[in-house]
Amino acid sequence: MSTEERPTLDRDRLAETALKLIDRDGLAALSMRKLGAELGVEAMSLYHYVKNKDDLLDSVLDCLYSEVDVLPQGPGVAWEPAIRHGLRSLHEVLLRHPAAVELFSSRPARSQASIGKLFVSYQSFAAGGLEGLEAFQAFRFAVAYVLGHSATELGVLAQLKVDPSWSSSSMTDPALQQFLEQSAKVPGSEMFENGLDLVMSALRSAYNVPQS
Amino acid sequence: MSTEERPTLDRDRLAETALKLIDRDGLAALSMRKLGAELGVEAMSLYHYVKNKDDLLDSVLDCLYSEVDVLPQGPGVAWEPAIRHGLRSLHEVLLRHPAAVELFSSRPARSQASIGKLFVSYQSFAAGGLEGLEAFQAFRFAVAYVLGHSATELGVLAQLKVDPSWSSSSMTDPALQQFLEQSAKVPGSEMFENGLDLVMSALRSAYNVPQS
DNA sequence: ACCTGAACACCGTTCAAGT
DNA sequence: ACCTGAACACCGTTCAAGT
Repeated sequence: MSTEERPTLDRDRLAETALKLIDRDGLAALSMRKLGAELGVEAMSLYHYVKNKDDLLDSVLDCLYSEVDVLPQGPGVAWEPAIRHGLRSLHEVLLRHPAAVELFSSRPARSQASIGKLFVSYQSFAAGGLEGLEAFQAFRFAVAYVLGHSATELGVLAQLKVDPSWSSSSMTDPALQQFLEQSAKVPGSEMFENGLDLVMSALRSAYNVPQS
Repeated sequence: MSTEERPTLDRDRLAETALKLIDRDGLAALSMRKLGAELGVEAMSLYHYVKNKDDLLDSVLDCLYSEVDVLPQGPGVAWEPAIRHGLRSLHEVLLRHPAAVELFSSRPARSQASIGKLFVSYQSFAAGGLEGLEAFQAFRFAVAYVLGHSATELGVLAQLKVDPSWSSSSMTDPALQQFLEQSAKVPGSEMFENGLDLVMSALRSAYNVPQS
């Protein structure tokens, strides 16, 4: 009751609130009903702003894209720092929102804003002297690295540990122990920067691109 | 009725059948009830073989790991071909099962078999002359590439297209058109191989590793 | 040991109805 | 135009009961 400030709904407000709930409780826990409750409205009202739940998730993805900061090409903007800046920003967004990797990995960009942002960041690669397909391959390689690195940080290679109940001889191998320890105590962002260096050097040497 | 061949259930059979349903109808469409029906049993019976749905998905992940073919290190096995073999196999599994990227990206390996497979493939990197943290970083970089590349193939960069309703001047930019066309008509596996070459050359030059 | 049925607290989505 | 309530066909999971 009373003056619950509810500054009129729109697609963006749904998206932001949904993302907030996803960050807090996980992607699987998001429901139209809970989102409605959070917005002080019945679930069915949401269908005025969003076609269905799938469309809602697309809007959340747009929200994530909008958080990525890319430097548009222009005079005084060197291509390599611009690329690094955009990739770092993407990495930060992916880590800030644990469900983001899942969303990026399963849904293509659909809105003008999101596709526009992809294009702007692609242009940094073209500015490096690469043309056409080469620029696209380089772009794709770089995005793949960031997405995949973030995925290993959150999934596959995260918190590996042997279950005490196994204890077959091969599982007490000291080399295995070392492998597991490394996966546990990774220096996080340092590893990301190392990989970023590898990406940039691979691009430079493969495509004969100027040093900066 | 009649002799419905139902060769007794176990965790693996649940996992395989669940994966079959996921491949056919998508991850979101999998339910305990449908899986039960597919196995000729009520949903509640499944809880004898699996702790809950989350545990079921872990078992599906194990199923995916088991499809990845890695070459154990040994005499006569050169490190670079071994690495390429494992990464290609992972890529194939990810493409064969559209929901696999999502599963790998969101769940760590948990079983002895899956962690063992990760370890075996990690050992190829150690065999290249890298030690300790360097080997782990190289391994992680390579896995990140494959996972990320597959994700872009299925998500983010897949089927980008401008919606006719936009048509703001910036969206008819011929450079944007080219960008979108490239994302559409990628030569698929060729792009993967190019990226794999980039990964290997980055590793060789960063870690001063022998040519083969 | 393995399976079932009923039950509980949830889902997404439609539709006719309210203001 | 925006919101609601009831309804439908689903969910995951527990539990007591069957064989």
